[in-house]
Amino acid sequence: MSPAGSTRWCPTPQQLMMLEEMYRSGLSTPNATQIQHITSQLSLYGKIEGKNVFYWFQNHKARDRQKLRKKLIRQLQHQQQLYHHQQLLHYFDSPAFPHLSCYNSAPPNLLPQAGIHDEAAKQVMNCTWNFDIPGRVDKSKGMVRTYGSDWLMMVDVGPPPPPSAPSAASYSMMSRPPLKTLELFPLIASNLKEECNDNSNSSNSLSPVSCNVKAPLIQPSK
Amino acid sequence: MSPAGSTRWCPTPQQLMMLEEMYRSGLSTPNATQIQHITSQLSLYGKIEGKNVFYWFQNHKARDRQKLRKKLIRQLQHQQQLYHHQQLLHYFDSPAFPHLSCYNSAPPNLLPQAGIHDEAAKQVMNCTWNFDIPGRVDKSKGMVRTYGSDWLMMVDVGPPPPPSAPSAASYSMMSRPPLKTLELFPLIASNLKEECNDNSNSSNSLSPVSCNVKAPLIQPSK
DNA sequence: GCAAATTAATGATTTATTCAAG
DNA sequence: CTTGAATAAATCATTAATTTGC
Repeated sequence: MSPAGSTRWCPTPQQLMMLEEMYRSGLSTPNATQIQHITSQLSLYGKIEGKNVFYWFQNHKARDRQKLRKKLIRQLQHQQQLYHHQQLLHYFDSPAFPHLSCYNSAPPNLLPQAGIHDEAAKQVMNCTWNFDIPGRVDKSKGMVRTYGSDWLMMVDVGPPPPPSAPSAASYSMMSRPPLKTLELFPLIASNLKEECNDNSNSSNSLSPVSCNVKAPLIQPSK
Repeated sequence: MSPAGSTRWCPTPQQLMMLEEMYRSGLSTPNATQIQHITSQLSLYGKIEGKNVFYWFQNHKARDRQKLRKKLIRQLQHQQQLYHHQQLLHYFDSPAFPHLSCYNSAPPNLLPQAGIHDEAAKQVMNCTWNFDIPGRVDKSKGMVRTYGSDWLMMVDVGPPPPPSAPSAASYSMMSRPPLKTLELFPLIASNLKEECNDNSNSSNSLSPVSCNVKAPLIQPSK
């Protein structure tokens, strides 16, 4: 880290934290005086000069704005999808875990719950690992939360109009409903350049539109 | 382990491993649908319900972050201590930084570098953050720009009319000009708390000594 | 060895914070 | 500016590890 011969500034953790704190506190474009002040302060924690501070704020602000734009755009795509979605009248469900294949092949002796810290289990596990998880975080909506002492599952359910989709799309977490494998809806390509393809397709894929059905859960008591 | 009459979920080794694998794979905040799927899958290996999965991710994520923060802070304290050693050589004890006062008053036992998770450090930290920043963006002018390969700082100095303010209001950032005391802005609270003192005093029991000021409001609750 | 006593982990709740919609 | 949804942080509470005196 910041070797003596390094050509560029390498902020120490303290410096970073302090800069971030300042930024969060509302300072985004420090003037010369402020920069100077800050520089002096931060120099207590490591080598630093004014331009570093200057650039840092410049960059940070820019990247923040960029993030915002991205978010906005995702939002737009979202809406777009929703629209499509409604016509398709398919309520989604994440394809979440289509894999899992090897579970069924797990040796029966593993099934019974028991707190055995069984070494051998490890091997079996290796097989088990093959789920894949949506590449790096799936932010699709659908919430689970407590509601008083009950548990709620909030699931997006297709469009309200078509009654075909049963409102029973929400149910108690306590019961173990049979899983359905639902199909995924197509991703809508947008013509928004850049900023769109973080490939994460993160925050959407599910439509928030519809009615959020809250299902009061049966409490197992305690 | 996980006796029948147990009040709380006790994950089987398999369940744990699978959860961890998912987490490592990037899933940190499963939505309702995902929770459901996971729950169903894991129920093959032992009793489990949705909320357990929900909580597990919640906690795991939080504690991961916590570990990170702690690490950072230890690191910080370390560096800080080092720096004190190296450059307590004033040159910053100019009246320009009255708010740095706490450095100078830091108890000597903090100075020696050592990985002591000293309780007192917390205060130092808190104090450290006390720069103040203009409450929500300061629009005062003053620019910093490159000038050739040098950096210039243009500062507004007082009102133009009173010629008392020298015109030499701009100078290179490279040299460390005498600092002026700038107006301080209102205090910004930092949210960096705790975590410095592992001292724990965790759940119950005693540990009276530490002067951790925390309103021990006795919660009747429930 | 082994069980009471302590301590550390971690599941479960509650409270605070953030962020965007109205 | 207010409000509600979502999330993160803080806290409580129980279980597992471990230490300790016998």
